[in-house]
Amino acid sequence: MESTIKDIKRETGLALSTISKYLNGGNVRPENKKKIDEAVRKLDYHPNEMARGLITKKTRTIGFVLYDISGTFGGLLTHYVGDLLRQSGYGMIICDSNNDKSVEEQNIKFLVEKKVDGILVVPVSTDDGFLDVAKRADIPVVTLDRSISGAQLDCVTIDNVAASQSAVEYLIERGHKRIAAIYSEEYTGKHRRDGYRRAMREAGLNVPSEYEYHEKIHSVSLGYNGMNRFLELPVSKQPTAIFMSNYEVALGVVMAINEVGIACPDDISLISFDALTLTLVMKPKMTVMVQPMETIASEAVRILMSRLGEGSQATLQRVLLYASLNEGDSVRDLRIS
Amino acid sequence: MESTIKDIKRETGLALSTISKYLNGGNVRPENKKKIDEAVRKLDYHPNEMARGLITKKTRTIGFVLYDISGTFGGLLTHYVGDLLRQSGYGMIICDSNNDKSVEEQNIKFLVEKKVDGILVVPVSTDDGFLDVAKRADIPVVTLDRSISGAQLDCVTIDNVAASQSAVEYLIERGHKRIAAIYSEEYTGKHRRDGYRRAMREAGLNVPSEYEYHEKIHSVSLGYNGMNRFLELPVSKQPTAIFMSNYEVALGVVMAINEVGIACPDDISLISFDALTLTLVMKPKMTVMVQPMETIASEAVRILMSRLGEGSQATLQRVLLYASLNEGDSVRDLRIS
DNA sequence: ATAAAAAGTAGAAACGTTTCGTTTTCATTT
DNA sequence: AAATGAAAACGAAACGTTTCTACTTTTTAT
Repeated sequence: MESTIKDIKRETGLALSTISKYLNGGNVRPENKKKIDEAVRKLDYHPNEMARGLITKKTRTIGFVLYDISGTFGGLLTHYVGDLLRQSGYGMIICDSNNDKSVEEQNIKFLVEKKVDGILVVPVSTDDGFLDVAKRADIPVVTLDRSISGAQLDCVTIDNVAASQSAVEYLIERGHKRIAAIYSEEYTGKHRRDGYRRAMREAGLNVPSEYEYHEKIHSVSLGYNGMNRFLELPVSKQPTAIFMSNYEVALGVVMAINEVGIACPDDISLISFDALTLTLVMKPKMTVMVQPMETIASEAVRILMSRLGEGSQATLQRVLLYASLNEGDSVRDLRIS
Repeated sequence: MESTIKDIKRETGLALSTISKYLNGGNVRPENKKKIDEAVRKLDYHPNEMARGLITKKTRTIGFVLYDISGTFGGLLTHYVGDLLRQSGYGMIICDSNNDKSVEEQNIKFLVEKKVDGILVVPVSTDDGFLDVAKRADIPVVTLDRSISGAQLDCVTIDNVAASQSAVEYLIERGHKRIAAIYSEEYTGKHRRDGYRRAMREAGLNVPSEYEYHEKIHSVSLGYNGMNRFLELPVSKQPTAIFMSNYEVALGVVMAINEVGIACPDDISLISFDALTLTLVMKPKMTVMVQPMETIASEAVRILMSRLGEGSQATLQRVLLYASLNEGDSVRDLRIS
């Protein structure tokens, strides 16, 4: 049915080993090169990955484990990563951890059993115990978007603290003093909170506990609930600006202010993370810290690929990227009025 | 390094074939059963999928091709499908078609080369030419969410026409006559438009062309643009209710009405498709037609699995599911006031 | 022109399973 | 106790590659 390398042998009269060598980039005599090329085309030959894998112990498949694929960030990241891997001839097996550490651990096990060549992971867990199975099987792992502190792991992250700090500084520069924050207790959420706090401290502004709202996980309702909480404060104490640590959170905040008829930026200023569909289409256009998603994906893939080659030098590779501010109209300049 | 079936042979003294037979569910003497079980546990043996696949010609991997994974619907569907497949021990290679027919065709080719056992596809294309490669390779294909008319293909869809028809009838029953619709030119968009039109026709209501707004693809801006278009109509002609064919579209519409300070449901009634995060959290709660996403996923996987077994009976399997109305507070009853 | 070196080719073994045809085992019947 | 038949075990071949070693041909240097 399917043509094999033996058919090429029959067609060309060459030895299996010669053909195999050429097909894997080796040198053969020009005449034989031509013969093989012709036979391959004629027979529409494609190497059988299973047979190849049986010997080389490579599956040409990468596992991608991420905390949640149904969110916007996860979906987009998957999109980029999948594209890049396919371009390199790699398949991607994707496993959604559903924000659950034990599911995450199972995912790794599954991928190890599937004998993937490498694993990309946006982790839920904060320590690297769940990766032991992969480590034992000698499968390279690269972490992206989130790193695991203390672990000897290649990773690609953005400087969340610096990014959120400069986002909040942007607010402060425009005269805001009562700035509240909504964030999650996840990796990115906490780091972005730290940046918020640092900016406030360095500006000599204090952060009353009512100005921080957080829940376990980034979600629309986190933003919605947080904003409503702020609105319950006495008017004189209400924040003039809100820093939100994620796209979904921003959606929730916008829903909440629209509901009570508060205008942005006239009554309240907003600054958020991740410029995705909604932040781009809404009016006023949201001012956001934009993560270089494509670069995050491509760097992670690049590092993983470098680990897949022979000379996988032992040096740890940690890439730190920077977010950039995309200015919209959602922040009011209080110095002017 | 990795233990093989030969190690089990050494450990138990049994023949390879006996061990293999038992491992694949065959019968062996109780004593041997025990011996093998013990050795498997002791050596932490896992069958090598490559070696197995080389003989059985099965990769235990399913390809999932979908029109767009970065959208909410695609993300959630991927989540469900991935889960179900993993539970059956199958890996999933996911390919995003990016709403592009030629990418879609390439995706199928890629998966065929990867020798997946089966393919699930939410197609972009409207004819099945792009599946020829898979057909030739004898790889079963199941379509979900969208079917391809005229094609001999297993599929799982919902009755979009009936669903949108009853959504619009719900509006009509509450006294609405000037009902506008926003939809895309994709499969689901067009079907939902048809249901809208049918409901209107059967109620004797006419649909002026200004009451239909459409763009190529479901998106937030489609909703945003559409709603703004309706708002440009002379007040006396403005619709009292809007039917939106998708979640993202609903988001855009809500942004647009919030911007100009129109209240829902007091000034305008809304009804949409797909109850996802935002529609659940916003106030008023949106009235939506809810698709049984999990069932769509599980039925598709079930059908595919049945095709993977030996006796793949030739009968076509087409499953038609129904959406149900999830009543919120976004529709005003005009008969009351 | 010749020897040495380099480049290319060939054949066979190996990878870890499943499967097939044959032989052995064991319980049942005569 | 021997014959029968079904159930279980066995051994070898096969799956489609790569890789290793040995061999042949070509190129280069003398």
